[in-house]
Amino acid sequence: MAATLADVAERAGVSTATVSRVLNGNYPVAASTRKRVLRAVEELQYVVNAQARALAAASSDLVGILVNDVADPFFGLIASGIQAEVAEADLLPVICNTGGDPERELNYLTLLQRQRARGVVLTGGAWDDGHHLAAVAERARHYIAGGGRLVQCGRPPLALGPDAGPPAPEGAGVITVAFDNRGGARALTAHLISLGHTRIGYVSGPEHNTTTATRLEGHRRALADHPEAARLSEPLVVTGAFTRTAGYDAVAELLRRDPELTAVLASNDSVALGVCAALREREVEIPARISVAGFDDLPFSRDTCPPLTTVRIPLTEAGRRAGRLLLGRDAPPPGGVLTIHPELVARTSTGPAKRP
Amino acid sequence: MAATLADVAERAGVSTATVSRVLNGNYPVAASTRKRVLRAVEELQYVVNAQARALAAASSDLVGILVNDVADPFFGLIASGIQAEVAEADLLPVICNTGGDPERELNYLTLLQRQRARGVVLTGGAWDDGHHLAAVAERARHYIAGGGRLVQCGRPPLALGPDAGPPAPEGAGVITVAFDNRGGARALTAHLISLGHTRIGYVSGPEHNTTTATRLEGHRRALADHPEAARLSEPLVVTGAFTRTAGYDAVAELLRRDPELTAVLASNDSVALGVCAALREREVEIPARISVAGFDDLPFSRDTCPPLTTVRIPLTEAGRRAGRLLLGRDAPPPGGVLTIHPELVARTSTGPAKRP
DNA sequence: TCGAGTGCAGAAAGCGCTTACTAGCCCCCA
DNA sequence: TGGGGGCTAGTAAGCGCTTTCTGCACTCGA
Repeated sequence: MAATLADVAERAGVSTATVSRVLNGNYPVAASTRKRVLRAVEELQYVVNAQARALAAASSDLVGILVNDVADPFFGLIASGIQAEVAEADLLPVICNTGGDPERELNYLTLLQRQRARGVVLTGGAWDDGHHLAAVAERARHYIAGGGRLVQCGRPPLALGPDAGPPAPEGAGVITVAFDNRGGARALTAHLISLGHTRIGYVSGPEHNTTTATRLEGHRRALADHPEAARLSEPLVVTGAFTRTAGYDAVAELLRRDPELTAVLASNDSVALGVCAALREREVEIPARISVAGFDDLPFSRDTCPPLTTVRIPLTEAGRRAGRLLLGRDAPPPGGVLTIHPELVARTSTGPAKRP
Repeated sequence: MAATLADVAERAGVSTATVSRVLNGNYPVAASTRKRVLRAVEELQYVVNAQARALAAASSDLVGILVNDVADPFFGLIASGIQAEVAEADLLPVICNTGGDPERELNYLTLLQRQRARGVVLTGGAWDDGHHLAAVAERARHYIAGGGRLVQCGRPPLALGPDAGPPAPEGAGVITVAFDNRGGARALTAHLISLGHTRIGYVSGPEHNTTTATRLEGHRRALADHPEAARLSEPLVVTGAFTRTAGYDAVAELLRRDPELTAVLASNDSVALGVCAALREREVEIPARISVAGFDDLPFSRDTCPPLTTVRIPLTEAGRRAGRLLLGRDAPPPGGVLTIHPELVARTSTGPAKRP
């Protein structure tokens, strides 16, 4: 159907080798020949077959990006950062929604390996149930052995396992751009405590998720510095998804456990939105009666009602870094891990605890 | 490096044809042979080379999705709808950011054609300067002639040109899932007018954009039904980008043109957010003094300050439809165009015009 | 008992490229 | 004047699969 190299060669009266060389410009070709070839290409509207090229040249123009959900700005921002870097190299980003499902994550990894994708970046918190990460490491090892590159963005370093062989030459292992969720959450909770809050509800994320775990850990560390707060707040940890609905639903439960609580921390801005909505519905004033805070500082968070106190992670920048690392434009960080430290952003959804 | 079919065949003591048949399951193979082959696959950790397969079978597992910006939820939602359908067919979505740049759009179209992508969906408003769409049509024709499928989502039908040949058999042309932006905008403006507003500012989108054009047109149609409003509001149309910043900046200009205006329509929810922010900064009460409305009803719009009156487009659903159409799961709509009608969502950012 | 089926498996011809390797040609210097 | 060398361009061998065609070994009905 479509024109092939041979068609072009015939029309230009040269061999396919010459056409290939003109197209790739990696070999001297006489100007007159080049011209004839280019004319033939034009006339036949020839479009090179990337698959054949990839097969012959043992290369690929594909880069995989695994996300939980493209519709979630958290992932959208990371993806756009990666995409920006990748596009400059004329590579095509394959963005796959795993929905947070480990099965699908592994499955996509295989699919991308089949495509011989030049690299893959795993974004967002990882499912961690004690087995899955080992399976990912296994696949990763195999993928890397085949010449692929693997970068993580927003999840903890991946242990390639005991038999990962000799120290990988030139950052050939898995490079990680990690988020200091622990530090961020700790700072946020500390901020609340410093405002006088001691009864702090915490709406945690989905189970078996590394982001959930590290954020909760940060929260608990901050509580540990203040025994009174720890005693009162520890029972106020509820679990949900990283969604608005989860936040909304959590409010009833939290209020049931402690009608006197003065602050609610959400593990995520979306969750915080749900918390605010539920509170508004009950005509609870924010932050006069209850302070609310989120995490991530998504773009909309400064325009919510009220503007959200949160922890900013420079997601697009993180994606960019991941992309650069993937392409080898940046030297791998020492230890293979680049940690990004979030920054507390205090807005008006938090305020001093009301003194009873 | 990586194991090949031949390696597996050798290890299993069969021919490559047999291995291929076991793997594809499209040809009877004796159970005992199958077992041996699968063992060899397992032992060698064989992963099929999709490029070689695609070359030999003249097929591809890639689907292209062109968006302005993945980080924008508008596109993220559409993309996730498409992705959901596409994933079910075990295809890989290549999501490309064009940034609204027509050059890049054409360039990505070529890149995807090189990959022999099974299909491509063009999302969001198109750049329309009188030339570009013809160029897109040209590429589209070529791409479709080569067996590709092209679907649009959120842009007007594409005229394939006069010489598009005989009526395409079985919806082989470009199928379009269009948004009735005109109707949506018209309903929104009519709503404002019914609330007594006559001095309505309008923050339009980027030039040469079909979405910008149709929304503005809808606005004007509604104004036309009310001469007084038309007279006062027509001078209050300003142009910007589809961004929060544009909305923010537009406020100063609008207030300069008419300090008495009582409503501002934004061409987009993000723009509306900027408008609200600027108004809040000036301590203008919304909607008591000025009503604000957006367009799209992005997820965050109900949690903004105040919750935004807007026009809902079921973006994910639209993406799904586009995906189904692309895969041929849904029959092509009559005329090749499926129009989605948005719905007015009245929230508290709009209210009656204050009577002077 | 024999020929026609039937069920499996292999041989080999590509798919559309890239890329050694080879070869012709002309120029220049010894 | 002859041969080494710099330019170009062609030949052909793959890259790792799929698939058509062929072939072998049985089974089975007549």
